[in-house]
Amino acid sequence: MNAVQVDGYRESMPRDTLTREQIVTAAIALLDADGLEGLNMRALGERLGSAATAVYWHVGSKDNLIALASDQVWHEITLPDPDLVNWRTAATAMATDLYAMLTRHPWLLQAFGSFLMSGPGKARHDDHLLAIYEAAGFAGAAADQAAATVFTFVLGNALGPAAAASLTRKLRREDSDAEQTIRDTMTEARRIAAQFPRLRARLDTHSADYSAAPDNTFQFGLQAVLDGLEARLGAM
Amino acid sequence: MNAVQVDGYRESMPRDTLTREQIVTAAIALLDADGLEGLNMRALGERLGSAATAVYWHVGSKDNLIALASDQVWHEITLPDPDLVNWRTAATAMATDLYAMLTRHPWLLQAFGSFLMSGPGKARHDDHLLAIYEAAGFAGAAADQAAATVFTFVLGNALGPAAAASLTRKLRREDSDAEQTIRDTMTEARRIAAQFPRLRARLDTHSADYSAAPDNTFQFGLQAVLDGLEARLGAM
DNA sequence: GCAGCGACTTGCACTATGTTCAAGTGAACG
DNA sequence: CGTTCACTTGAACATAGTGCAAGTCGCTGC
Repeated sequence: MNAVQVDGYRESMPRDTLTREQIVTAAIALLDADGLEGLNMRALGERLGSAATAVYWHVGSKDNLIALASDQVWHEITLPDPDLVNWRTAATAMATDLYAMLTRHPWLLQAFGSFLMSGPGKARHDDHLLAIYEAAGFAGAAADQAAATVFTFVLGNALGPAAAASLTRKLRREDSDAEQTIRDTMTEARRIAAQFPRLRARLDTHSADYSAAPDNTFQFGLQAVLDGLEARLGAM
Repeated sequence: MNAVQVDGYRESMPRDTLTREQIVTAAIALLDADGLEGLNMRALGERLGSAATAVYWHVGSKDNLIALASDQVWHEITLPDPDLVNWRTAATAMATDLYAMLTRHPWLLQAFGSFLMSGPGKARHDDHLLAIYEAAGFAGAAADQAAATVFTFVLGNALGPAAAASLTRKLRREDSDAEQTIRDTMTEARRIAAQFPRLRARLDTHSADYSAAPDNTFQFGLQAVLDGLEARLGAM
């Protein structure tokens, strides 16, 4: 930024220009805070201390900026040693880490629905995922299928929490009385659930919204999936 | 609609007003054709033969309309007999049907990321899903976890094809030369993949985009997941 | 040291789109 | 025949992505 807001006027500084990295970092921060629909170029420009349109010179378009941000966050995933004695340890670590990342950045799954992400960050992840399943003993196409099975399972699991987080942010942004709206929505959900026998039976046991889905459902499912894959491994 | 477009002029008819059902049906058609971002109220109004703003009286807002459409499509899923001798048959049927529905309506997963869908249509589905896993022998919370495991697996699997479909529609809408852009994107994806050993090894085997993910990956994964669950069933 | 060039920034303005609102319009009912 | 209520309409406003032409800054070659 070549100017800083100080008490309402701009003080000139030795010029240092925006960088793409800086912009992507700021975009991710805004996305985390306000969700995909909450990101707008004018707010981003303000955060960066420059005009909204300056960003365009560096990233071309908002869509491209989102693509860049969407790829960047894949670098947050740590890659476990693929040659552990127990491949399930590595597989579980990567799946859990991915789940956590997707929960940290709920907008990523929204972006995934709209843009195809295939940058270096995701490639780095995908490649290492394959390493783990190949080291486990899955050969050729079987490694792809095993990796895809766990990967898609994790994506699907993160969808619920991500949707809940996005909804919350959206309401807080648009709705003057977000808490009341959320309460109303949950009441309505319970009213609907009450009309179906098995859902009704669960109304008292656990609350009806996704954000309350207990974390152990993910771990339960993940271990079941890995069991199913391990059985196939024995048959190879 | 109270008027019909005939050769460019409007012919008045005995008044029949818009219905919410009509609007939702038209919205689903537009969403299927143009994707979530392609739906706009003016186009919807035009398709319905009325002013864009007439829709608001019936559905309140675009968000609400999307929520209505998002719930409606769940009714397309057929509910298999939960008391089949082999529970896996019913479970597989429902999962496969859901996968097909999500592929037919790629915008649904996008909407799922932005809005929480919990209408009667999804409740009907969820309730029946529980019926199947309870009939299979999963008791109490185990039925929820088993159902959620398969359900989220299917969601995650549909995400790839849905993203590809959305992207294609988006490009066709915005880009004058969509085919070229798609080709460029795939070339770029291959360039990136070439920098990672395991992805590079696969470059010639199968193409790098999601739409080409073979259908058998879904079936492979689904059966693996069901295997993992069945093993738990034996231990109950 | 200065002219010019290229890298970046800016404000303006255009466009598309969700939405509000006040005014209408038609059908049914008393 | 008039009132009412259910709907429809067109104009208008706000927001947000983005193209464009005109800057501004620093470096480079003369």
